[in-house]
Order: sequence, then structure tokens, then C-alpha cells
Amino acid sequence: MERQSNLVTGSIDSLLLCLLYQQPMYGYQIIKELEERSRSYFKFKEGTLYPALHRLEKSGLLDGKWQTTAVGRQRRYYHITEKGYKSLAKRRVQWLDFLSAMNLIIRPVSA
Amino acid sequence: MERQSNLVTGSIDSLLLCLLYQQPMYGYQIIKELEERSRSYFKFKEGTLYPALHRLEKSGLLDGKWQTTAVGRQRRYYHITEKGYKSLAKRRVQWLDFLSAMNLIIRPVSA
DNA sequence: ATTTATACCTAGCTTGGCTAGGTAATAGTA
DNA sequence: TACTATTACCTAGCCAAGCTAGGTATAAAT
Repeated sequence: MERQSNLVTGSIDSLLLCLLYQQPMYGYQIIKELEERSRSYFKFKEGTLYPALHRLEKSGLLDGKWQTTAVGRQRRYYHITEKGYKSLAKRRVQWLDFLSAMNLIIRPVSA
Repeated sequence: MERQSNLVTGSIDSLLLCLLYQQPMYGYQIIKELEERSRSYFKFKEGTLYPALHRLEKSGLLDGKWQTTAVGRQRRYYHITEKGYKSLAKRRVQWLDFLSAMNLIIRPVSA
């Protein structure tokens, strides 16, 4: 299972929105979740994730809130916003369109 | 049909290798072919394509040869190399792995 | 004669992933 | 007790790469 990081690049924001639509999470958790759910395919670097979360929050697609655990640890939980959900819906369509286009090139149908 | 250019970014080199594996082509032709075959989804900019072709040639995946048409027009035809074909085969696997991983996140299967 | 299409090129802007560092608290271990 | 690993966050700066916006030149069409 070899990862080509270029491929992932364009889908990072969508992956985050998709995950946080299912459930609010904090950064460190997101990294672990993505790795586990994808059977170790996705291994987000912190230098990739945190700036991405900040970007998405700044553009209003996510909303981050600090929470303190029982043991006093600080975590920043990210929730998807209404705007974020709309963006996610749009991205799902774009993803399918992209797949269709890729298939037309990769697997050309004989006329 | 809305294109999210980020999505395409990681697949540009693979698309070119895939296309040129089927048949050698010159730059301008590649742009037209990709647009036609993908039903207008792909609309490569020259500033994207030419540097990509040069990059792939420099790294030995493509081989470019100048040819002159009957009317005297100069065209640079790109052929895929042995190394390029091996790379393409690898990229096909990576593409499928990527799709699998994406599906695991986008369409989580209930346990 | 002018415009459009063909056919190539690239300097420089900008976005964004990632490296490589940092801080700080908790949990586990020798 | 001291050390290491894990959790949890952050970011300056490097670097790759798409794209804008320009350029050159020829051929075809109007």
C-alpha cells in the first residue's frame, strides 16, 4: 500500500469536513481516526492538519472550541458549520465528477 | 459540472502518462484530447501542461521529439519511455489504493 | 488586413504540504 | 526518582507546483 501524497492533497479539506460532519473531533484525534479508518493509508502530518483546520475555521466551514478534559488537558474540538456542510455537499458532487472524468481517461470505452 | 482544480492536481502526471501510453502526442493536442475525452471536464492551462511535460521528460518518464508537419509547423511529440510505463503501472495501483481509502472515509460501512 | 487558431515557451505569483523545530502535560517504565 | 513515550497543540520557513499573464511565430479563416 504505497501512498502518493499528491493524490491526497486535493482532498484534505473534504476529508476533514466529511469526518467532522459525522462527529466533532480534535486535531490529534482526527489524525488517529483517519489512519485507523483508512487502514493506515492516511497518515496526516501535524504540519498539514493544523494549518488546514485553521484555514477551514477562518473561512467559516469549521468552528473550533476549546474544551478541558477531566484530567485538565486542553483540546480544541472542531464542529462543522452550516456553511461547511453546504461546502461538503458540493464537494461530494465535485468528487464524483472528478472520478467520472478520470475514468474516461484511464479506462477509455471502445466506441 | 464544476471542477475543483485541487483534485486534479495530484493526477496530472498520471493522466499524461496514461494518454501518451495510448499514443504519442504533442502539447497542444494533449490539451484538446483531454478536454474532448473527458467531456470538457479537463481544461489544462498551458502554464500547467508544458512545465509538466518538461518535468516528466527531465525525470525520464517521457521522451520529446521535434517533428515538422507538411506545412512546416513545429510540434514536439512526447513518447512514453520504459521508465514512464513502469511509473504508470505503479500509479495505477496507487490510484486504486487512494480510491479505496477515500471510500472508507466518505462511505463508512456500518459495522 | 485582421482575427482566430495552432503551437510553443516561461518569469513570477501564490497556495499549501511538509520539515523540523517548539511548548507542555500525562502516562508508563526502569 | 528519572527517563521515555504519548498526548495535544502550534508555526517559521522551505519547496513544489499550478496558474496568470505575458511572450514569439506560423497558418487558416474572415
